[in-house]
Amino acid sequence: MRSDASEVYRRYLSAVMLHGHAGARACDLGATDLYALNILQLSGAMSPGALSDRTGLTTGPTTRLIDRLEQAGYVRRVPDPDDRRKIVVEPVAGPADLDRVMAPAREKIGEILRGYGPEQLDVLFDYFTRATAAYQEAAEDLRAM
Amino acid sequence: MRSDASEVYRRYLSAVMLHGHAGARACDLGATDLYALNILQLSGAMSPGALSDRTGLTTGPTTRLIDRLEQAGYVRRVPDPDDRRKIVVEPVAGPADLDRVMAPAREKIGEILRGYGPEQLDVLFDYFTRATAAYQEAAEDLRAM
DNA sequence: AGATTTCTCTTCTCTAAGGAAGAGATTAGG
DNA sequence: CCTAATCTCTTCCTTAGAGAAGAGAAATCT
Repeated sequence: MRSDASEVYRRYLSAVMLHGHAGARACDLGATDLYALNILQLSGAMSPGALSDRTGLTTGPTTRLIDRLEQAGYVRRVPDPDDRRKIVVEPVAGPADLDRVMAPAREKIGEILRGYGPEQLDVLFDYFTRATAAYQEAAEDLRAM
Repeated sequence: MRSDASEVYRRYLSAVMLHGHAGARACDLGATDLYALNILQLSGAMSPGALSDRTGLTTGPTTRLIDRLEQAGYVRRVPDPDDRRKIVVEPVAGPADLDRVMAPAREKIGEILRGYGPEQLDVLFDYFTRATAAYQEAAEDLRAM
């Protein structure tokens, strides 16, 4: 049963999203929290104000969003040395719930990737890199609308 | 700058998730709605009861979830010919907001994929297919916990 | 056929999350 | 030096969404 390529890719994306949601749900992590966490993982540490912009939230909810993430151990607040009004929110790489929950999937994917040869892996990681940029741009465009 | 492979993949996943969230947000689609939509796209049409199980919601919220999705034009209710109590919720492939919003990203990805040769595409789609199954299994396991 | 079970949908209630406005603190500019 | 602007955080309010319980309809079993 050879499905259409577009359909294969659609299902692939759905599976990735679905797994992400299921993981967040398993950690009692809200959708916006996961969203913010992805932003921080992708773009690195930033101030609460910048995170407000990115998430589209106003500053009030953002503060409590950071509170939740900090309390759950995913990020931490670090004072900005240059501007003492500011704070930098940086993601913490640690054995938090989300990592534990994601581990089985990472293992499965690792297993799959180990089945490829070097030049095949080059192709795959070339794609990963390009696709990351593409999705990042597309998300940026969406945000601007 | 050759980053660690695991890090590249992490960022890739973050970008995919981020784009999905941004798209949902642009369509005023709630997190659970997107979650359910992914389930339907991945597993095909199912009854509201089955969708309740998958989403982890009770039947009440599920009904209104389907109401929202139906009203927004993403799914439709079809009576089950075998059991007239039942209803089948099937995803509607149409020019809904989400498709329109996702279009730029699909175009970018299409552009990237067109840059590969036939055997490279075979590798990529082999990966997509395997990864879909892996994530689907992992999500299933998460749901069971 | 009658009783039980199954399935969807409705209603009510409650919690969680977001918006708006403003306070407090710090920096920049005249 | 003093005013204005910037940034984070707090407080209050509103609303979307989830749970619980039950009603109504249809299938299954005895």
